[in-house]
Amino acid sequence: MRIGELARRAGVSTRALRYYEQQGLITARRSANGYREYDEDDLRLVAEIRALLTVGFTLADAEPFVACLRAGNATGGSCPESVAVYRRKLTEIDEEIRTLLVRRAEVAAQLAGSCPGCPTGKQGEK
Amino acid sequence: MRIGELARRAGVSTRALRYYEQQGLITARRSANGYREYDEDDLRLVAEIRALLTVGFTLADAEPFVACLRAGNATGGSCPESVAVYRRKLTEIDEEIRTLLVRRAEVAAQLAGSCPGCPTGKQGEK
DNA sequence: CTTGACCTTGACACCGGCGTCAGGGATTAC
DNA sequence: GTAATCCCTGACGCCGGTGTCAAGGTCAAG
Repeated sequence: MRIGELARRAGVSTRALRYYEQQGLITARRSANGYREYDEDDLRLVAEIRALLTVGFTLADAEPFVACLRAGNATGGSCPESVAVYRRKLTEIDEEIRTLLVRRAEVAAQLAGSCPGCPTGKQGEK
Repeated sequence: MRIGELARRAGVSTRALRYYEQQGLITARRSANGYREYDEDDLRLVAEIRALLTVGFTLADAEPFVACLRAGNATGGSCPESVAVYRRKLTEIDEEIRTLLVRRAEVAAQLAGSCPGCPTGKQGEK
């Protein structure tokens, strides 16, 4: 399939696909007229990339997962490099959460000081 | 005082001070030679801006606080506009925390699937 | 032959808060 | 005089993942 079809099926823009290629995450055969040609495996790779991006991974983070899939593994997370990224991302996320919790407490304290009686509870907190 | 002294005392770069001015947060008198001149009140404003930036506010978020101080209030958070920003930031932070918690769970689940037995607990969690 | 839908590469725009360099002028000390 | 240290404005760079426009080539249908 060509880039337009892959884009539609993967739910991304053609711009994004070219960018992934430029970043070395996907490659494309070229037909005689210079058009990029993709197969079902490429769709799989793009789906993996999208899934990772939506949970906050960067394209660089996604690289081991793509390589893992290309190596024939059932999932992109099956390789030790991918597992290492998972763990790093977990610690990064935890760090961000801690930072936000501290900030939240600071802002809530400031609000309480400036506006006694103002509610400062988290939404959805019982 | 001139910009270099204010920068040193406030712990920011001169570039940052010019940027705050460009964004309309602070203003400066000009001496005959065109140099910016600041006073102690300006130092106070910059301190307020820095405090807000470090808890994740943008310069736009900081604007009501600066205005509040300039209006003669004891703290930048004493005005209703500032309180509104406090509350908005609290909901934004809460939203970010929720997003991160969801992501964390997703990543942890993926890791658990790819690497049975791998620890996925939050650091510092008992 | 022409229209239209597809494809190509290249490059600027965005967001935020600056860092940093270029190319000057001002002031003070020696 | 001149060196050192300050100041000025203007403008590009950064980061990440695109959106979007420019200016063209390709191909099938009518």
